[in-house]
Amino acid sequence: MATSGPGTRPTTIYSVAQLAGVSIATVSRVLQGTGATSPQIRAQVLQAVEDLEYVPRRSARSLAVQRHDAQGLVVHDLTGPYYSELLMGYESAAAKFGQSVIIVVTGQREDPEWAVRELASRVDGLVLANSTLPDDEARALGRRTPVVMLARTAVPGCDSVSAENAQSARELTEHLIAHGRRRLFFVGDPEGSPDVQERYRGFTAALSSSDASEVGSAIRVDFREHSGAEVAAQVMGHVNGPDALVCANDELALSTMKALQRGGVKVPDDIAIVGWDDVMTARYVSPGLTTVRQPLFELGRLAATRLHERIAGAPVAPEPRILPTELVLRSSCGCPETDDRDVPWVTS
Amino acid sequence: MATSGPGTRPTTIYSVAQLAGVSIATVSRVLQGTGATSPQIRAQVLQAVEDLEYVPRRSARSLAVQRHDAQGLVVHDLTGPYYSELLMGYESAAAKFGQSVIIVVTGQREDPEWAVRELASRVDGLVLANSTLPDDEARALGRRTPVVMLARTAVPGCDSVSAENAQSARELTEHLIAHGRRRLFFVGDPEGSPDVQERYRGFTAALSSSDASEVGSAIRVDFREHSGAEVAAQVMGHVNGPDALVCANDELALSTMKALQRGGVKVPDDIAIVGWDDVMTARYVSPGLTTVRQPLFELGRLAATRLHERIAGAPVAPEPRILPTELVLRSSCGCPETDDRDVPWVTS
DNA sequence: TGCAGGCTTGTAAGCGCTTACATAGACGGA
DNA sequence: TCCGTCTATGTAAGCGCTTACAAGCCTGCA
Repeated sequence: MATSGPGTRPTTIYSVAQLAGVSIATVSRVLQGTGATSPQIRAQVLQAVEDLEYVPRRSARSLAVQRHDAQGLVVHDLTGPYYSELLMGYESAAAKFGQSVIIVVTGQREDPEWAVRELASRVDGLVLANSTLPDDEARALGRRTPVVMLARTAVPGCDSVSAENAQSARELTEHLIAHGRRRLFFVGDPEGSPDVQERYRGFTAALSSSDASEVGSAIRVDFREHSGAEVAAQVMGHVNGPDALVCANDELALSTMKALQRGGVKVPDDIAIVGWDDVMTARYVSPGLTTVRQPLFELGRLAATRLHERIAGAPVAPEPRILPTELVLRSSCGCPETDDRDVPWVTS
Repeated sequence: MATSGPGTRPTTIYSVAQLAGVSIATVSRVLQGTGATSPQIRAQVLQAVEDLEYVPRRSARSLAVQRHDAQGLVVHDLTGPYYSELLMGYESAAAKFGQSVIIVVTGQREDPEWAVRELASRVDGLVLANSTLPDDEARALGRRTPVVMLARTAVPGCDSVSAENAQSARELTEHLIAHGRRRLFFVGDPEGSPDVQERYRGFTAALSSSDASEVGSAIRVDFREHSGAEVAAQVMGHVNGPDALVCANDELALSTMKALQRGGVKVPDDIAIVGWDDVMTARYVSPGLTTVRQPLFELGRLAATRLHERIAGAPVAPEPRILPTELVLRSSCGCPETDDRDVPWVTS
C-alpha cells in the first residue's frame, strides 16, 4: 500500500520498524538474516517491508559496514566487439558475486586520474585495463585498494590477467612464412598499447629466427578502422612491397584488406593479411580473415573473479594470469577456403 | 607522505582536519568550495589532503546529502555493436555531468527485479532498456525515482527515448517493392521486443498499401546470429519461396545471407536481404548489406542527458523523444554495388 | 572608546544503517 | 519455588560526511 508520493519522506528502516511494531535493530536483523528472530516477528517485519516497498539505502549500509559490494572497471574506450564481450563476461561474474559494476571510460576524460580516484571511493576494488592510467598511478592505487590489471604489463603488488600475445603472434607469423611469404610487415603502433607491443615482439621473434628477408618493420598507424586506407596507400606505392601484413587487430586488417582489394590487389595471392581478435566481420568477409581469437568473455570473467577474491581477502597472486589464445586459420593468409563452421556461437 | 599501509586506519576527514589543525567542517568547506575560507587555511587543508592522499568516502557523502551522483543503466544484454556504441554515448554524457554509471545486465539474472531495486538504491535515477523489466514494474519504479525508458514503448510517468522504427521499416519495405519484389517475408520475432514489433508494423503497413501478393508473414526466430541457418533452411525448402527478406537486425540478416549463399542462392538476384543496425560487418560483406542505421551513440547520450535533467528536477517530458534513423542502401536489396565510401567513422 | 555588522571558524545534529552490549522473558533443573 | 541459561529484542554508539547555527574576531564608524 506504498503511499510514497513525491513530497512524502522516503521510507527508511524506521518506518518499517514502526509499522511492524519493533525496533530498527530487529528489522535489520530480519533483513540481513543475522541474529535469531522469532518467526512471528519476522513475518510482521517482512510484511511491513512489502507494504512499504522498502529497500535499504545502499549508502547508509556501505557507510556502516565499510563495504560497497561494487567493483570498478576502468577502460580506455568501449568501441568494438572487444569490449562488449569482455564486459559481458565481467558483469555476469560480478553479478554472480552480488557485486555491482561501475564503469569509467577514460578515453575522453580531461582528468582520468581524478575519475578513478573518485571511482575508488565508491567500490571495493578496481580493474584497470590498458591505456587508462600510468603504471605508477596504478601502483599507488594498488596500495590502498585491491586492483587487478587487465591486459597490461604486470605491476608489482597488483594482480594481473591478460591474454597471451607474443607466442600466438609468433605462430601466426611463422604460419605466414610457411606459406612462403618473405616480405612481412607489421601494421599498428607497438607503442600504442602493451598488447600490440607484445604482438610485435612475437612477430619480430619469428622473423629473426627465419630466413625471411625483411627485418619486419612496422607500419605505424592508429588502431582503428579508418587507418586501412592509409596503410593500403603506403603498401601499394612500393615496387617491392610486402607480401604479408600482420595487423594489430581485425579492424585494421579488414579495412586494409578492403582498401587493397578496391585498389586491385588480390588477397591473399598478392598480399596475405592477418589480424587479431576474431571479430564477427572476420568470418563474413571474403577471403575469410585469419586471426587470433582471444577469450574475451573469459577474460572479463576472470578479472571480476580475481578482484572478488582479492576483496574477500585473498593475497595478490604472485604470477600474472595469462589466458591462451587460439589461431583461427581462414583464407586471407593463403590457406584454402573452408566452410568455417567453427563459429564461436557457444563461446562462454 | 601517505602512511596508509594495510592495517593503518584509512584517512578520513578527521585525519585531514587534525593534520591541518582545523575542524572537519572547515575541511569540508574547503573541499566543497561552499562557504568562505581564508586563503591561508585553505592552503593548509589542501596540503594536508595532498599529504594524506585523502579522498572523501562517497557513501558518507551520499548519506549526508542524499544524492549519489550516479545513474543506473539497465540493459538486457551487451552483445554486439549495438550496446557498445550506446554505452559509449551514455558514459561520455554522464561523465560530462559528473555522474558515475552503474550497469546492470538482466539477461542472465535469476532475479532482475531485485537487481534493479538494489540498483535503484545506489543511484539517483535509472535508464531502462527494452526487454529488461515489465512495464508495470517500470512504472512502479518511476514513482519513486526518475526513470527514462530506452528503446521501449512509452510508459506514462516516465520519459522515453528511442530510435524511429516503423517509418524506416516501411520505407525499407517499399524500397524492396520498388525493386520489383513481391514475396516478402519478415525475419525475427515481433513479440521479442518493442523495437522489432514496430519494425514489423512498418513492414506490414508497406505491404498492405501495395500490390505485393503475400501478406508478409513473419519467420519467427530468435534475434541472434545462429538463427540464420534455420531461416535459410526454411526458405530454401519452398518452391515459391520469398524473393525478399526483411530481417529484424543485421546479425540475423548476415547469417541468413551467408547460409543462403552457401546453399547456392544468389543474393540479391534470387533473394534480396535487408537488415537493421548497420553493424560493421554490413559494409564488409559482399553484397553489401542494405540496412537501417540507428544513432546509437546519440541515443545513449540523449538517455543520459534526459535522466540527468530529470534528476536535476525537470518534469517528465510529455512526449517520447524519437531519434530519426537512416536508410543505408547497399546492394543486398538489389541496388547497384557502390563504393560505399560513406562509412560512419565520424558518427558522433 | 564602544559597538554594529561582516567574515571566518567551530560545534553538534543529523543522514540511515549495523552491531556490540544490555535486558527481559522463558524454560528447566535442583 | 528459585535461580542459572538461553534466546529474542531493544538501546545506543558509531560509520564519515554535510550544514545549520553559534561564536569569536576584526573592521570601521559614531
